[in-house]
Amino acid sequence: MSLPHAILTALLEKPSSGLELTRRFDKSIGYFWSATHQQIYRELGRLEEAGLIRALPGQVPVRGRRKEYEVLPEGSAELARWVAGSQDPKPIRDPLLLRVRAAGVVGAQGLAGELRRHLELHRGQLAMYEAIEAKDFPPGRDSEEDRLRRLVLHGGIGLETFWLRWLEEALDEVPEVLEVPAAPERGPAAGVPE
Amino acid sequence: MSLPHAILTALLEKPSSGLELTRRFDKSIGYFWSATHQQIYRELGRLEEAGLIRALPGQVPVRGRRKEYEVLPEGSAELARWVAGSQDPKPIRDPLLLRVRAAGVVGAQGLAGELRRHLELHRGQLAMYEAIEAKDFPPGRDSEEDRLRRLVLHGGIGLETFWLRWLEEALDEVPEVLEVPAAPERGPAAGVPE
DNA sequence: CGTGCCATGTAAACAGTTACATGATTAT
DNA sequence: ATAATCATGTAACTGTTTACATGGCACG
Repeated sequence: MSLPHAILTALLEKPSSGLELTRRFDKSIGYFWSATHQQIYRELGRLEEAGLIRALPGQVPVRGRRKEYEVLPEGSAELARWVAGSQDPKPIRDPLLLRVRAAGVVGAQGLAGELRRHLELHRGQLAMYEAIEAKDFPPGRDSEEDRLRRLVLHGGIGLETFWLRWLEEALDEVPEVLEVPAAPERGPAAGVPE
Repeated sequence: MSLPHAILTALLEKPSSGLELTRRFDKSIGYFWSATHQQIYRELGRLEEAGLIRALPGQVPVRGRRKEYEVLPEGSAELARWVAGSQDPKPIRDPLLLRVRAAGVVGAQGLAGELRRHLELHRGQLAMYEAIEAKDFPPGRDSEEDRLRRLVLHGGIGLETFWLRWLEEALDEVPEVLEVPAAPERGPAAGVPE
């Protein structure tokens, strides 16, 4: 149940229309909470219904016409309540780790290439986060809000750094088995029932 | 679409009944792909329907009676195909990071306690992974499958280690604002529109 | 006045979670 | 017999994704 709170946060930082929010969920907010425009429009409707946000007054509600929202006091209160709340960390659920485990039983054909591809993607992501830190958080700015935003950014940096290290270890361990188009020839070590 | 492949992997490692699978998804497999028994039973039905697994022959199909499954050649082939496939890493979506960002706009009441709680949980998780490594992966065992399983375990260890470091940084940054039961008094720095 | 883009939305399918229901087996 | 527990399943709901639909506006 975090999407409404992500939207409240984004709108408190800056009142916006649905499409603007969508763009921001492709950037800053989206670096730790992603959402598509369909999710966003639906949730905006619900939040307005619930009285937590409202369209900026003086806007005719016409489909296809831009509609800006702002957060009502009720919305701020709800967000503060949520921040003070509690939620267990969710267990890991990562397809790449699963893929490696599966490779242990059916062989690692085609896996090394995918690992290299992920390595490149994570390198790019890390570089982007570091560019953001250099640009948006020069030493000196130090308000409470700045410090918390930098902290979140460090979360992203730490995660990407973890993946880089792990992928490097993985590329040392995973054998280079090229994908063979024909019949699945298997060595005796990777034998599978039947 | 990873749950069926998680189940195929688990069944290839050892043919099992639904409940056995459920228990294994609370342990080894579950450390990187969690699933509830409802998901598992539903998916077992689909996989059987699709001809990728079958109930061990010689078992009368009665509700409430244990039913063991094994993977058919079709299932192994499908899993191998999936391992060789490709899938972009999913963007980060973490409620705790979002909470910190939200704290930047509505204040950090109640946050520090939650961070400490998470720190303890992650410490426990890391200790468990390290115990598993010491117990199940003594130096010497070194088959292909062992190496890949250890690699996955290192993923878990790396992730928990990241969270520990980040939470320690966070506790340095997040002020100790105790939760006040009454009206939401806010300092000027955390002011919110309206 | 038509084409392209901006902006808001609807619909359907899929995945995951929570709550509940029911039959079979075992121990007392 | 009955209670506890093992084991399999249904149903309803929530959240996410993908594909599609529609209206407004700017520009040639």
